[in-house]
Amino acid sequence: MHVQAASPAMAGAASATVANFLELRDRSAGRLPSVGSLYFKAPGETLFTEGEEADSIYEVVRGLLRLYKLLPDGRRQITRFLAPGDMVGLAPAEIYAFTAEAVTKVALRRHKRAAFERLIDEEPGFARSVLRQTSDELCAAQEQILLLGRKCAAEKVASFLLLIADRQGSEAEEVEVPMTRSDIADYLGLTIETVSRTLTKLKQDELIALPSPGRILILDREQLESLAAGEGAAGF
Amino acid sequence: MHVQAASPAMAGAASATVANFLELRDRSAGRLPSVGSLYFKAPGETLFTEGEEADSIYEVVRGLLRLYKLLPDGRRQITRFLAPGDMVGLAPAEIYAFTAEAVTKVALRRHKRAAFERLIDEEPGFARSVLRQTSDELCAAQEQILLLGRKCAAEKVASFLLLIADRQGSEAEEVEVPMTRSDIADYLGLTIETVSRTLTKLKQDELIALPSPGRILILDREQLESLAAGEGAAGF
DNA sequence: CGCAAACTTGATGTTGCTCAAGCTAGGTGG
DNA sequence: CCACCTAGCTTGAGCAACATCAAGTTTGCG
Repeated sequence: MHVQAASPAMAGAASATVANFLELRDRSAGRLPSVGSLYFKAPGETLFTEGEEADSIYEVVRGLLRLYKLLPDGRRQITRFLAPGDMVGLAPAEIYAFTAEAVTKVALRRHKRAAFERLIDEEPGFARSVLRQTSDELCAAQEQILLLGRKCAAEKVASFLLLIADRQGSEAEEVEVPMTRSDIADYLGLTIETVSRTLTKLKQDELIALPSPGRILILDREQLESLAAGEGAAGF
Repeated sequence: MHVQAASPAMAGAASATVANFLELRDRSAGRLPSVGSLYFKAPGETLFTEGEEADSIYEVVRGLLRLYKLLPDGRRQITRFLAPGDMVGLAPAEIYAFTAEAVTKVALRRHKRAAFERLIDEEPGFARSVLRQTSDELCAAQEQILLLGRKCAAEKVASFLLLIADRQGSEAEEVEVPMTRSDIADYLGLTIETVSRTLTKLKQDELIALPSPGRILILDREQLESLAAGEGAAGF
């Protein structure tokens, strides 16, 4: 169960990765596990590009990935960050709808799409597990749509902080932020400057502390949550 | 194949609805088709509410539905409009993540979640079909995220017009707009006034014509597409 | 230690929002 | 059949939030 360990705090989500299922199947068939070996990407390196043929499925084992779409003039929108346990390319699409890049050094497992599709048909539980993961993604995307369409800058930043805080140790109020301000801005539909100013404001109001960029301390989680939920934007 | 007919222009998407699969299964088992009968909702009526227990799956047969999320102070974000052939509640979630309301008079088919889950396990092609639909939704959601985060008002409105135009007759340049300006605004992350002003601007520039609200004519599809894609925002 | 990339802060600008009228159209009742 | 009434739409004026432009400052790496 070495792969399972890579997925730290994925809530109640069935962390049934491709690797897990492959291993399971092979084991029950008396074969040696055929899970691919790890491979690595350095920060900034591209995994695949929007429009490319989608022939692989990736599984993040360590590090952080960003998925984004570009407009012709260079405007960028990050749709999602991928942490260990997450997967990309599940969609039975022929072409990637976004670009995937390493934010930090990343360890990955790559699976051929064909093997994946076979697994869907052969392993009864697998299709269900993939469906659940895709649905969870969809749900997160809808939350992101609400954020982008209707929340103000402070609410966006607060939501973001809680999101990555929850993804790390549950109650650890010290959050690691491996992504740059530019990444955060492009995720929240803001500019770098607005993100920076908003963080400064949250610091002044003593909702958070900023020991260093790349590290954020949540001081008043309650107020931050109320802000993120869109309750207490008064004063912002 | 009466259900199929309800789905007019769904591109290449496998329009494998629950009804279709139920009918197939029953037929092959020599039973009478057990697809539920149609039922109706008047404009403005609610199908289900965010937070409610998700025990049903709905299939739009006729009319238009809106799905939305609310913030505590009433800000609304419409995440999606559902047209004939579309389905809601596919996600294996216990609770609806949004509210569903009728925009126009709507004809629906409702299926018990339990029957649906059985179908996933029993009918081999069904899980795959559902997965594809969910993935398509996810892809659309990501497009919406790009729109909300990085497009200006004119680009948003242009994208919206093309989206609903493509959903109707492919090359019919007269588009029916059953939703109000308020719906459009809440879908695009704008206000009613901005939507109205932007439409007027597009009319003045002769990209569209507005015979009446509720009816829009696309005059210059090429320019509209370039605007929607984020190429020619110059002048807007 | 020096350099480049990332971050912060300030001054100014612009897009889209808010508030406030009018306008239009469709439905209802006289 | 027409007049009214209301919901929805359009238009205008002023404003606020966030973007842009422009320095400075910090940080981390070679």
